[in-house]
Amino acid sequence: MGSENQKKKPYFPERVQVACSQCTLGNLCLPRSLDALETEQFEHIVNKSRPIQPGEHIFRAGDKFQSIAAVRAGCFKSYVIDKNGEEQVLGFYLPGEIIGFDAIHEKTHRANVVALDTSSVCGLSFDSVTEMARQLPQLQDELFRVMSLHISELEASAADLSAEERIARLLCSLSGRFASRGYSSKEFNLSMSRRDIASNLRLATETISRVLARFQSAGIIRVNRKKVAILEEDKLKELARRDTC
Amino acid sequence: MGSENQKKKPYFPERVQVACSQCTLGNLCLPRSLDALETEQFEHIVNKSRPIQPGEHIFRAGDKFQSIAAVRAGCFKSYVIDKNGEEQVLGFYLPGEIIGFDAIHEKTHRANVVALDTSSVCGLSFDSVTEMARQLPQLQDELFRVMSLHISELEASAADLSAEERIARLLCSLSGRFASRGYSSKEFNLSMSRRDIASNLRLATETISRVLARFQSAGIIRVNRKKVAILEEDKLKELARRDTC
DNA sequence: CGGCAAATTGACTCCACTCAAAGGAGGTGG
DNA sequence: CCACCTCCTTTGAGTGGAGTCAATTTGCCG
Repeated sequence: MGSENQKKKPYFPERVQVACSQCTLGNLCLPRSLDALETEQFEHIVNKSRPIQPGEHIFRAGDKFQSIAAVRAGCFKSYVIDKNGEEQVLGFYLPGEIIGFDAIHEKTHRANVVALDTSSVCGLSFDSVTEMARQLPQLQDELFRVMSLHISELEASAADLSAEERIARLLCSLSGRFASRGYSSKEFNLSMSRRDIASNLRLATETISRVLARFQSAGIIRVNRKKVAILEEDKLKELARRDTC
Repeated sequence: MGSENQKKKPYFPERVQVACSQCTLGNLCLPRSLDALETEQFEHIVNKSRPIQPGEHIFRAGDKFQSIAAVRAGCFKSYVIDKNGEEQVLGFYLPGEIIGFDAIHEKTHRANVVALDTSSVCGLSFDSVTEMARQLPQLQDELFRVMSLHISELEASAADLSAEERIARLLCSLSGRFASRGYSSKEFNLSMSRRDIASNLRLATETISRVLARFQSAGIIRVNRKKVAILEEDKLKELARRDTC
């Protein structure tokens, strides 16, 4: 966090136009259900950021809400600082996922959002997006869809689960999200620290270590530092599922 | 739950038109930022339900998603059943609050929603709402605003809190919501059972009893069965606040 | 009045936390 | 290139807050 403490400045400084039609995320991101013509229209409101270094923030709690951001590459976490000065990790964001929906109602960002890897995002003026959504029903639908998904996921994460269930779920979630982004679902990198995972899952850092070690000695995963390999997907899913039915 | 197990039927059977302009919830509900003319337009897509008895469901997990519902009177809870057959209470809804946002993305209700008191709702075809939202920017804004608020609240409830903090928060939340609906913020009814509260807060039923008793003997609240009086609002807020800042 | 579910209270248990310490990994500067 | 520092992670030992189990009380409704 130290390297970029100097300033809260409005982001997306470069206004680089971006071709969504060329983007590998096409079918994961907001314009996924737009046709070629509509996509071109959409591109006019998208600003690609310069590369963002690990530890660099794209939103700060208290910032005026103007834009949402679509992750283009890398990984972000969002977090708040509670009254005890403790960091609370709210979530992790992978390419194609949209950041900032929690800021709409107060017109102010409540969360800090920081890159965990070298990353880039597409900035979208929320006013422009909503205006365009009035012209493009598909885009409006997609916005509601993504927000609804976000609500569902938060509801699901509110469940009362054991440490093992929580961690298994996170691994399954990441695995699935990597898969739909064309990466391996079996072997991937945990961009976030144990501490971040712990905070996000409301567990202690030590518990993350211990449970990962337990999963490993049970032959379910192989884990070394940030590298994780899922060896027994079925068993992991079994541990994860206290699903709703 | 027993009395109405007979059928999953599409709801809002009566198609009673409703005058939002006359509704006491006017400034809490979806049409809050519409002008007189727009409100009249909006009324055409609203269907008022007949009275709903305690224990009666308005949505069931698995139901096709067609409508969202605005609580008109009473109180609802939403819940899912997990793999162990345990009920997980996701949230409580008071008049003016909107139910069903978690169902949009899958076009299917994931949660069951049941009345806790004698209640009524306004049914809103989601297609009609979104279509109208394209004509009425204020309505579109309001939809995004309410969904965003919902996301924020879920994020906040994900925090890692003690039993006392959780319960204090729920009491504060209810108190505030009653206040903005014109009811007393100092004295109100818990429509939901201890069991529901426990499930929603991820605590044991016994813990709810114990903590409420502790709050009472500390002079912070007076509680008798379903009636709660907040005696020391400041102390309660103090207990509740491990706020984000 | 009687039967039943909800709520309360008490005793004991356990999972995850805290405290503490020891290994790594990576970065920096001499 | 190595020594050093710092942060992250892992492992161990003991504690505590909330859960579980069990029994009792209360309120509700026929």
